[in-house]
Amino acid sequence: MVENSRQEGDANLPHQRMGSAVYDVLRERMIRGAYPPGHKFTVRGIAGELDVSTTPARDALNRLITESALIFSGPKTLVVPTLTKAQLQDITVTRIALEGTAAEYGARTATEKNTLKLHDIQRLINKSLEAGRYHDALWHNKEFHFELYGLSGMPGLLSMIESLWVRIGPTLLNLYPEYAEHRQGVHNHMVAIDALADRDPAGVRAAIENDIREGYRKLREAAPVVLD
Amino acid sequence: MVENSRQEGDANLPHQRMGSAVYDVLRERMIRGAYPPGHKFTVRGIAGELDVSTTPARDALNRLITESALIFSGPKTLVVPTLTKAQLQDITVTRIALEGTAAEYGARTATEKNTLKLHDIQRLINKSLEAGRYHDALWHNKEFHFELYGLSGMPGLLSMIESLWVRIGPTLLNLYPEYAEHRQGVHNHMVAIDALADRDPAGVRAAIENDIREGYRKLREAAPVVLD
DNA sequence: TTCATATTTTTGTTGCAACAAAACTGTGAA
DNA sequence: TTCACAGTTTTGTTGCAACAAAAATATGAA
Repeated sequence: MVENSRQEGDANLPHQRMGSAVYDVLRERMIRGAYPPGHKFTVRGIAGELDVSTTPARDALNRLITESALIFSGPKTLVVPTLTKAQLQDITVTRIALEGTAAEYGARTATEKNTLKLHDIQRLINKSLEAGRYHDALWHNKEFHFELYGLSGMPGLLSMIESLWVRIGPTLLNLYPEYAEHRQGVHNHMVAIDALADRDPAGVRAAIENDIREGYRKLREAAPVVLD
Repeated sequence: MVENSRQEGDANLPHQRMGSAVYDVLRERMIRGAYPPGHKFTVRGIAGELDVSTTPARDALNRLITESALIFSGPKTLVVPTLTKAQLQDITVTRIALEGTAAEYGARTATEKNTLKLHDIQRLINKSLEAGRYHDALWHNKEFHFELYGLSGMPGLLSMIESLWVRIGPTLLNLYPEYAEHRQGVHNHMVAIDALADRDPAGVRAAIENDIREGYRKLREAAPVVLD
């Protein structure tokens, strides 16, 4: 009497598992800063928006919860966390450790072609910045970092770093436009590129660590005055 | 007409969410090395074993999949991964970056009481080793490391390290008994304790990094001869 | 207006049937 | 013994109803 199953197989991505597809969409949105801190999520809301049933929606949200990208602010209230200063520092320390390592290992195996590619991406960042398209700048910035880290050839390390970016994504838009004007980020990237060309892994690491630290200082100012 | 719901509310842990309870159980078992690499998991198997329905069992397995503690070896076959040498190196590099950092930050705020506590744990490790109870030794070893890392006061960093331990847990038992005889691990721990007493964070970090590296070298020998 | 309380709606979790597909088992040929 | 293949069983995923409890809303008192 109860006949259900697969009735909406049309508007779906050509993905293997639906839960993973939902997860990928949500994850990229978060990195892009589509959801501000405090944004509330509901299983049925996501299910309706992405045209899937509650199960894959719940699976995706569960994965986000597992990596602390989403937290329960109440027994039934799922939100994008507003990072306290302590949490921001926690994440930053972890980022420096992980991304510094990825940058250094990546630099060890980098070729000239890789350096050129990074230069290209940096050009895109500059253009976006000049045009005031901070959203694009942020995205190319992500490309720059992961292009470099990817050279390390360590997928496990990479995915942990990604997880960290999902967590700071919602807060990251706060960097602009103020930060963009100083262009410190641009400078650090150029130093990294130069060090890469010089085959100087330690130099690349230092530049990336600086980049993260300076971004952190800006972010910290915008952090909520909360007693964690 | 279909009446279901909560019919087994007796044999359950006093936990909030059942899925989390299952996850916690499975996670600790994995860290303890209860499941060897290659061990196969099924949703219904876990559900039956822990007396819950498929949903919380699936939730727990999904979380384990998210952190790569479990992987699909086929479209429907969930197993404890057998780490290749490349993966082992990936994890080790990440561990050194993360645990080195946690150890250093922890050392900065350590008190004498903390040092004493670590000493106590080390005594338990020694006893277990002497008695040939490698299983216990492994557990106290975990206590030692996390007691130290916990001093850093960074929960996010901690949970990422835990995730790494879940992944190496199944392989870790391979360390003993051969490794135990050399007692290099013991030596590194003692150096860490001494550095802690000397308020020398860099020294603590170096000792921990050494500990991880030496364990890695032993593990690597036992790694499968697989082309990753 | 502000705050407490009652009412209604919404929500996460759980349990389960259906389904297609994968994994497994047994059989027999070489 | 090894391998191929047919038949059987098991498996993960999905969709959904039921439920208790939380959240949102409405109501009324001060």
